[in-house]
Amino acid sequence: MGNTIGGVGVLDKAVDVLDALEARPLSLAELVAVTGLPRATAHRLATALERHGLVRRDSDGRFMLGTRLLSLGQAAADAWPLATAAASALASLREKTGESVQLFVRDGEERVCIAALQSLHGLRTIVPLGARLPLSAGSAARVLTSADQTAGGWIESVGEREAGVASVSAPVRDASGRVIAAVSVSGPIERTSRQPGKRYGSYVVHAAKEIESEAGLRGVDA
Amino acid sequence: MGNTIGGVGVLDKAVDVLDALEARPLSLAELVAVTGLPRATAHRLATALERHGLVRRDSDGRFMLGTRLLSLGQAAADAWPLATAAASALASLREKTGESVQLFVRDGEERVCIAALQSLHGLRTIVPLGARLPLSAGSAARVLTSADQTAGGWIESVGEREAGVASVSAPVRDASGRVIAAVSVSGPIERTSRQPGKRYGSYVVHAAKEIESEAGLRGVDA
DNA sequence: GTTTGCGTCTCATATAATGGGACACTAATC
DNA sequence: GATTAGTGTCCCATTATATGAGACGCAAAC
Repeated sequence: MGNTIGGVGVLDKAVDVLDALEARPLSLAELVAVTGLPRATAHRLATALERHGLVRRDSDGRFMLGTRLLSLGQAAADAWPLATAAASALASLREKTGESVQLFVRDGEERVCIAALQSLHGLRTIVPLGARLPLSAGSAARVLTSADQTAGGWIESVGEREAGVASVSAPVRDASGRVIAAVSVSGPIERTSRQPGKRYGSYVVHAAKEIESEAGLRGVDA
Repeated sequence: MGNTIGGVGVLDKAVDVLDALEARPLSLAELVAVTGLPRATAHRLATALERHGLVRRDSDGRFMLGTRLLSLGQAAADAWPLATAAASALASLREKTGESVQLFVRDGEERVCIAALQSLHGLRTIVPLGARLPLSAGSAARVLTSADQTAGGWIESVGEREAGVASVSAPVRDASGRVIAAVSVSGPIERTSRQPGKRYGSYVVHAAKEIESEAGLRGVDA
C-alpha cells in the first residue's frame, strides 16, 4: 500500500520512543504505557535504537537516551557557529544582569534556544538548550518576527509568554541587516520590574552587537 | 517475511542519514552519494526526519542536523550527572596543566567522552564530546578496565592510542569503590614529556577526588 | 505451589517502505 | 531560442518489511 503520510511509520514510532525517554529513563512497561505502543513493538524499536547507540540501558535495565546523541547534539550545535560566537557575550550579559540569558533563532513557525545560561538566583526562569518556544509570544518572538528597527533597539514583554516572567530582547543582524537571532534576558517580574527594558535594554543591545562582531557578521565594534 | 537482523530497516537507513549529516550539511545528491541510498529513498527519509526536527534545511536547501538534536543531546548529557559535577574540576585541571582534559565512561566495549575541555595551545589533542574511543588503548582505557588500585593512583600512556600523544588518567570511583569514570589529561609528547605521570599525575588524581566529592559519591574532601 | 510481574522471542499476516522513473524547474552551454 | 545537465520532488505497482498477539522463561511476591 501507500507510503506513510502522517505518523504511522517505524521512524515516527522510533521518534516517539526517543521523546518518551527524553524526560527520564523508562522500563519497558513504562515505555509501553507512555508511548501507547504494543509491548513487542516498543521492545523491538528500543533495542534497535540501542544498536545504534541512540538508546542505552541503565544498571536496572531501563531504557534511556544513548551516548550517540551526545555527539549528534554536539554536531548540531556546531552547525550554528553563532552559538559558539555568542558564548562570551552571553556570559558577560548574565554577569551584568544576574538573570537568565538566551539566544534564539527562528526555525519554521517556532523559535529555538540555541544557547542559554541560567541565572544564579534561587528563583529563576529556565529555558533549556534546544527548547522550542512559540513565535507568538515573548519579547524574543517579537524581535524575530518584526523585521524593522525598534525604539532603543530592544523589545520588552511582561507576563506575555508565561505569567510572572518579564524579558527584554534585541536582534542580532547579519551583514545585510536581516534579523537572524535574538538575545534575551528574562527573570521574575519581582526582580526585573515592570519596565525591564529600562533596566536591561542597553545591556542586551550591547550583547547583540558583541555577538555580531564576534561572529564576523558586520563591521567591527559596537 | 522476517524481521530486520542487521542494518536493512528504515531505522537503520535513517541513522545512516544522520551519520552522514553529522560531518557537514549535504545536498540531496551528496547525501545519496555518501549513504549509497537510492535518490527517492534518501529524499523520503530526510524529509521524514525533517518533520521530526531531527533534520533541517539550510538556506540553500541542503540537509543538516536539526534543532531537535540539541534538546535530545542536552537530555542525554543530563543523564550523566557526573558530567555536570565534573565541570569545575575539569576547568581547573585544564588551567593547571594547560592541556586538553576529558572525562570518559565505559559504554559497552568502548569508552565515551562525556565531558571535555580543549587545550588553549595551538597544537593540541582534540577529543570531541560524545566521541567513542577503543577500550583497548590509552591510559583512560586502562583505568576503566583494570579494577584495582595503581601506583600513585594514576596511569600514563605514551603514543599508545595515537602517535605523538601522551596522556595520564585517574579513576573516579563510586561509594563501593568501583571505577565509574576516568579523568584524563592528554597532549603532544613534545610538551608532556615521556613521563607525563610525573608531571601531571597528582593533578589528575586530585581532579578525580574532586569530582567524586562534588558528585556526592564518596565522603567529603580529597 | 501459585500467581503476577517482568523482559524477550517467534512467526503468520498484511502493512508500510521501496525505488525506477516521470515531472517541474533552473542554470549553463550550444 | 533550443538543448543539455543538473537540481529537488512525487507517484504507485511490487514485495520486502514491520507488525503484534501470544508463547516462553525467569524472578519475586503471595
